[in-house]
Amino acid sequence: MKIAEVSQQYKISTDTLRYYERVGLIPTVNRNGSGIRDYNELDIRRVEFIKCMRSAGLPIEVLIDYVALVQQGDETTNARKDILKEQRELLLTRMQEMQKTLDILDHKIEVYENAVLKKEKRIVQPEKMGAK
Amino acid sequence: MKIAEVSQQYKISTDTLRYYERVGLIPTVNRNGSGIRDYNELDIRRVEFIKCMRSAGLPIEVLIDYVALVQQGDETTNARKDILKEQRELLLTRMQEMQKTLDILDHKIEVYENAVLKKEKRIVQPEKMGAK
DNA sequence: CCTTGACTTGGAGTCGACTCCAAGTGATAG
DNA sequence: CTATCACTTGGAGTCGACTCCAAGTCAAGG
Repeated sequence: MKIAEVSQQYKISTDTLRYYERVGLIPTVNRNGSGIRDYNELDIRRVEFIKCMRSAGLPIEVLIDYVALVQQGDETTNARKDILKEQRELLLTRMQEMQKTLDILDHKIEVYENAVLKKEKRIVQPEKMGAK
Repeated sequence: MKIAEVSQQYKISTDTLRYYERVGLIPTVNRNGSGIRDYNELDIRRVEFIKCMRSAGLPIEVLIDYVALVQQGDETTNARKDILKEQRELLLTRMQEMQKTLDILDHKIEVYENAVLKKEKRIVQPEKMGAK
């Protein structure tokens, strides 16, 4: 699979794909005879994984460390697990923060909605103005 | 309330507080006789609001637009509501992405945990090796 | 044979959001 | 009176994560 196809399929720019490769996020992809990248299934799975992790805000650096450990083989499973556990906690915390913000947004939107309703009432039934 | 106190109380650096003010995120805070910021209750509420929204990833620019509308008075409630609604949707989408990622992390962590367990079993009861 | 177009590389530029810095002011303590 | 300290300003620098660019290579079509 060539870079343009991967880019299209996963909605990641070719620049970003190459960038991920040069910083070590995707271990060097094989080139065909004329030097052109040919993503294999493993590469694709990595792209998918990275995309998912990045979409949740995991920092590139952490992911670089993680895939480096994967490259080092079975001895590193514990270290990898620790990284994932830590990131899991951070992610959960961020999600809780976001839930709080969501609640506040919902509350504010409701207040605005009510304000608009009241305003419309005043226009439709102006005789009720001044009523508590 | 002086800037250092606000900074301490809300864990936002004084630099960031001043930065928020100059980009128009917090409408100009009053100064005392000798030019020093004195945050009033409204300012504080704004700081709190900004902190909350920023912690959920709402972009500074959007917040600038929003507080500008607030400054313009009652005519802008609808526009403000629209901004909040849009950001609410974006936030929800991000949270759903994160939930997916969280699930995958949990799954991977479990897999690693099982791998470690199996390894330990092999050490504790080596006679069971090869059993399906 | 020449052009087109998708690819290659290394390096520079951009963007959002801070963060740091130098130079200056003003109140208080010694 | 001077030193300290928290503050002020405008502007420059940094960081993470891309994003863009110039110059070059190669295969295929006309």
